[in-house]
Amino acid sequence: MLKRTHTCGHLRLEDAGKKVTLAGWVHSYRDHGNLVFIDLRDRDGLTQAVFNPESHPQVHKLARTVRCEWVVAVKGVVRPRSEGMENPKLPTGQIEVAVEQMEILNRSRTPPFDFENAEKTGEELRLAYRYIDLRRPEMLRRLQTRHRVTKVARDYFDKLGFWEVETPMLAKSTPEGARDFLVPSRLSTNCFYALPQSPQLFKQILMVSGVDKYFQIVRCFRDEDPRADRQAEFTQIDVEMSFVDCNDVIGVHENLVAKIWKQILDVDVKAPMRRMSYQEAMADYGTDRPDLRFDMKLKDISDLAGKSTFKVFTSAIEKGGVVKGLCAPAGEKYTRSDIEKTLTEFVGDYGAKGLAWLKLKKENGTLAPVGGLGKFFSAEQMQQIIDRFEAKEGDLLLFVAGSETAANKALAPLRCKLARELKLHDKKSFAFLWVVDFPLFEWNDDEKRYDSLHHPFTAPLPEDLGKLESDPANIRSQAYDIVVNGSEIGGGSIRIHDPNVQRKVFKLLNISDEQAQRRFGFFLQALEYGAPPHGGIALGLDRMIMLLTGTDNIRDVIAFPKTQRGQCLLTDAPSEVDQKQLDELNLRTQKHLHAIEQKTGEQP
RNA sequence: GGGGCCGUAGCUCAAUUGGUUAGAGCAUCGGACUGUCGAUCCGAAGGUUGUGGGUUCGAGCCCCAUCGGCCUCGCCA
Repeated sequence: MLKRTHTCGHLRLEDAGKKVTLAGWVHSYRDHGNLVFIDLRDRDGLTQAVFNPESHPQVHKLARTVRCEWVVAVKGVVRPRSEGMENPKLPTGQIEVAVEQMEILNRSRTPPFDFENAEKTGEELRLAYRYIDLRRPEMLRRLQTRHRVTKVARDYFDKLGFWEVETPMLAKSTPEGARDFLVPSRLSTNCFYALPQSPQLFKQILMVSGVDKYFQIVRCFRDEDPRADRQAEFTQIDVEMSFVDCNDVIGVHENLVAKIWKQILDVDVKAPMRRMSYQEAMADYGTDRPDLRFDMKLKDISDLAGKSTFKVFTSAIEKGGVVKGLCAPAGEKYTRSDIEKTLTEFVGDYGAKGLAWLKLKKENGTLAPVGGLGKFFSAEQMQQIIDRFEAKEGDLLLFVAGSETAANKALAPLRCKLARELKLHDKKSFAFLWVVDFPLFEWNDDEKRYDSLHHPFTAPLPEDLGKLESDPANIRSQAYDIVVNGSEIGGGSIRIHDPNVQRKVFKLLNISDEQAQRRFGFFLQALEYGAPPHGGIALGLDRMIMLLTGTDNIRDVIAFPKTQRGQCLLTDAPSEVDQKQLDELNLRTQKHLHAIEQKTGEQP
């Protein structure tokens, strides 16, 4: 077998004259009857191989038989391409290999789709033939980026004295938050493991164990519906540190993120990064993960709207709601029907009942409303609105009335949509920030109790500790999220290490002592045996790679992803299993139960 | 669980608003060809229009159901 000496992206002009052997896939072939050209591809690049019928008739004959995606090795001499024959599109375009010997290592069936059209090809097909799809340079590049990022992270943590410790994949189910993936136990009948939603409790216990600085690049599982940026199975860079405060954790990780962006994209990220309180984020952007690549802040105009003659506004405010809005610069390009149909339907998806609007035109030197809401406000009120938004001619003002939560929920996505459509930001820029000072709890009106905003192990700010009994709604937590371009790429907190505080928090969350014992008893006990102050974070690796590779599809950055129904189209998982396997686990499928039902005529 | 978009040749798409034998480009196969690089030229083959019903003289097109993919709301401590 011909032994490879170089990769297909390696050779340059200075290699001319060398005898080399390349191996790879036939990317394309051009048969001129006389000369045959083959572009040979591997993960490194493309190199043109030339077959000459006069000098090497046998090899030339063989070359005419090969097809796309066959695997071949060629041996020959590197030579500069003659003048005018260079290909500036290829890094190897100055040279070619004049082939003297070729070996067909493997044939390929005709690929089910071609690389040229792959971007347009249905994802269903690409997933079914994932091995071919991944062969595309663009896809391999994403895998490589992923590798490089984890490598940077591992080196970085190692240098700082962190240890990578593995935690169990077969873990205890603690059904808080997301749905668990369950794994039946053979040895313990009627019992199940859960695949971890995160190694949260294990990493905290590692702090109790004195590991001091832990990290892990770890798979996590949540049995919820996937989305474009969400898979049931995903990867976290998971970290925990002892004897630290918020600033320590934030500092370590903003430097890591800056390092990653520098290494991968050669982008300089300013560290320390900007920080913003949760309160400010919600007020100005309506979300805890604002996209700061553009401004377009939300403004509360409840005070002015309450004095208007617009019933929707006044009645919303009477009910204790708000009127919030935003100013889309040069938004006049949206027609009345765009606004009243498309945009209104858009906010409707997020629960808004309507979308009020007005456009601004100059009349006699002053800005005046055109259409929409104009008639419901006095000139003076209108001027105040214009001032508040710092609106200019040609701008479009949009308003949502309702509870503050409802208004934010509709306006935050609207803000991003408008920015995208009005091209308010450069696609290649990045805006990083930390959102801090989250509330510890969130009132759950359906269940009439508090929920943790983060998770129940998050520590309150020391100065708010006193409010645990008196004023839980206004306790701020020592939690922090890192946000890039409106995408949350990580979050963490300083944890509760005092078992008494932990008990109080459980009580507020309406988790009884008995429930707490059953679910987290092992962990609460660990806190009793000398838990150090500690805190940590988890960075979403998949989302970071998405940002770094410029895709908005998480499946693009996962080698073998699943569809929206949780299926792997390559392997056809999940699938039925043998009866024997079920018997060993003492499990019955619905199919089996139906069979029993039919036999006995009874409900099993 | 809800809403939306989509499904026609191996791939990407057409099909004059329900009307003859469902077309094109690429890929495939055969042939030609002195340097191409998305080679070019000539020719051939390739279809249960996702599946199942229905309406109609007639359905790729209309209706119902169903399967699958994507986007999204809910959900994701």
